Amino acid sequence: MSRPRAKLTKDFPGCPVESTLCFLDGKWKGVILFHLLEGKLRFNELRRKLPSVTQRMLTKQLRELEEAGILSRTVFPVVPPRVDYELTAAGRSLEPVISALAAWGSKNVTREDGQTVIRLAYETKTAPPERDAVDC
Amino acid sequence: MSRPRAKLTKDFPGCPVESTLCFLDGKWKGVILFHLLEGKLRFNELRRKLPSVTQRMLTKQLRELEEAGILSRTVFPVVPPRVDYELTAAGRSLEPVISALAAWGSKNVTREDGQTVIRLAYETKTAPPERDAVDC
DNA sequence: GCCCATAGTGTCGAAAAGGATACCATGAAT
DNA sequence: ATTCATGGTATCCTTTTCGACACTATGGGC
Repeated sequence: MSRPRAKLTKDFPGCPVESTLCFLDGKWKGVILFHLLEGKLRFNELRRKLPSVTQRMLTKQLRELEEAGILSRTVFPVVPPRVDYELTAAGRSLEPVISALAAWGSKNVTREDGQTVIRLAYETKTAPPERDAVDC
Repeated sequence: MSRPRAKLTKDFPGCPVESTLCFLDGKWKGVILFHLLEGKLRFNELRRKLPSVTQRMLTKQLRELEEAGILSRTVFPVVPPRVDYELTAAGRSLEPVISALAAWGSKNVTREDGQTVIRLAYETKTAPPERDAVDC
């Protein structure tokens, strides 16, 4: 488009969906919250649950969640270091959201031929088994 | 949201939360689905609801959602062109997820000083009103 | 004196995502 | 003949994200 019309309407009414996604955004936040819903975890406990996340990344995601007020970080001044991560009240309030995400994923997502696809089990299909893929 | 969540499911076939986020990932997918839950929309109708999304981005997000099987794209061979976007059964099955996201966002997120923060209304706070910010 | 575990930090570079801008095709209305 | 609306593409460029890898501090046990 050649008309800079978008600039005129700079004001964008906040979408509550995006508002929430905003806090879940980041590569590992979903899984992190999923695990923390079951109770507090130390840094390396979490790490062992996410074998392919680099330490740097895990730290980064945790710091972002902490800054957002979703989890708390408790440092014990001992050696070797001990740091506990635990959901705050705000974090626990996300439980229905995480549950909804988990429920849909469990029911509808599967992996086929190296792709993540929607299972579409609920669809009364007659046509060939379409496998709508997404590149992840 | 964003980032090659691509490799994610490969690394974690088991996390249903990330599996779902995988499909919602992308800058505007949340809002798009939110609007489409209320019925089919033409390209420019959608665009008017998302004033700050560029046409290129909107097209891109829609194509990704289409490829994932979440929405359908119907082209009418008329002039000027008419293209309808509508949720598929798979897309409609996301309704509880979108609702959960929207509900949490409405209740807990607010904008202050240009930052998106968690309102924390449910927390019985005594301390100064901490505003945990996230840069989006 | 050396190694271990924990929980990090710092730097670099590749890759992906996102934004700005320009261009296209059609036919109807003016 | 020109303009308008629709629903796009094509480039180019900047920003953000992610991953690899190296490095750090501490105190206890051997």
